[in-house]
Amino acid sequence: MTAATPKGERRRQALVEAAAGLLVDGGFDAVRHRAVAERAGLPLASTTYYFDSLDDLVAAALEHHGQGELAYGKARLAELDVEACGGDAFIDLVLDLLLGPTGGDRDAEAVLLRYERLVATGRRPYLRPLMRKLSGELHGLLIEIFARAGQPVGRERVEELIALVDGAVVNALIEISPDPRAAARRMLAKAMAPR
Amino acid sequence: MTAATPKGERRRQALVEAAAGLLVDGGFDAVRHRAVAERAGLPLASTTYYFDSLDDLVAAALEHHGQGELAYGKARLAELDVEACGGDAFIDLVLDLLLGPTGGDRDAEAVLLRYERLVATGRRPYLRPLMRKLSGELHGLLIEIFARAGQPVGRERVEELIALVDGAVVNALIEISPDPRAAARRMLAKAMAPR
DNA sequence: ACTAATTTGGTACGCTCGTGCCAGTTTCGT
DNA sequence: ACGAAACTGGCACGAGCGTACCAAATTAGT
Repeated sequence: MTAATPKGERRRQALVEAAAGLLVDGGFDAVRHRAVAERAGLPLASTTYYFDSLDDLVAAALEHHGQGELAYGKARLAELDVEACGGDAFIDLVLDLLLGPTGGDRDAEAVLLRYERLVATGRRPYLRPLMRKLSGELHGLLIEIFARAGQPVGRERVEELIALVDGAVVNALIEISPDPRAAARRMLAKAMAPR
Repeated sequence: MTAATPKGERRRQALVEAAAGLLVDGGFDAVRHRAVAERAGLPLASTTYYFDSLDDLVAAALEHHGQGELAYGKARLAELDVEACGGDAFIDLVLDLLLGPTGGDRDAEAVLLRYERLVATGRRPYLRPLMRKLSGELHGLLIEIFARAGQPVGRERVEELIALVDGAVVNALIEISPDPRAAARRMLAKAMAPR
């Protein structure tokens, strides 16, 4: 169900944002009708009025969150200083796009959702089209950034680098005190170093 | 609670195996007291008698499954034919260890658990020690296999290759009809090709 | 202004879940 | 053989869940 009135649209949006927040904080399992309603300060029934099912709500939340990430990426691309983006700075830029901007100690938590959603897609096929779209746009963005930074790469090479980062992250998650960003950083630096 | 009588030990084992089966078929969310009991052909209360909590049961199932994988890896190492393990055959061997032996079309399903558990560890810290142990042993096994095959590698290099495979897999999961093994195979072949 | 469509929000149903309980049975140690 | 320990299994509680329902309130279209 889509909203037909301005106020309804605002309410719907509030629900999506609440759901996206829950997604980030607690993962897919945390997105429940009641939790979303409470977080948005709306009654329970509003969640079933604006969304046909919980899956719909989850998908909307994921799309909202993904679009936010893409917007962040585009902003970084726009403000990219072609002169001062070599070496470490460039690696950090790539990591910012792939893992989100660093938040200090709570990195592991912030990064988790990016991989939960990939894996969740395995058991929730209805998320696949959405994830493919978001993922494709992110890849494109990265290719643009590499090109702008004077290191043009092909689609295949970008996919390799992304795989390397993603693999480093999921393997870092099992450490006693995980620091996925550092692990990804190490591998990315090595892979991008001139041979 | 641990079993003290032979029959009790058998029952407990049956529960662990049932839980492991559910884990493989349906992921972490499928491991429920009632489902485990039914699959094992035992009453519900047996699950709470032998395991203090559901987390205990999940951990036991995961350990069981992981030990099975390691046993499979050791068997492959033992039967390794030093002569005929170059090129493609070797890559398939590595993939078998990392993703499990290929099962045809249902690869995506079979592979999924390997990554669900990595990501699940992010939100279930109690699994971390176990996952670290299993992961460490698998890494060691791979190093041995590389050495035996005449391509000695360091720990760092093995971790790079594993990250590459893992990243390729999680990114392949969002395809319309995922073939994570093929994606991993492509990247692994390229990374291991002589420069 | 007035009818119709939309939105609201309180409530309830039916289900699954983890877990506690406990009288009965089996098995073990001696 | 016999007391104790281990085990069995049926049951029920309380909580949380997705979702349906519907009278009341609001808003839109004319």
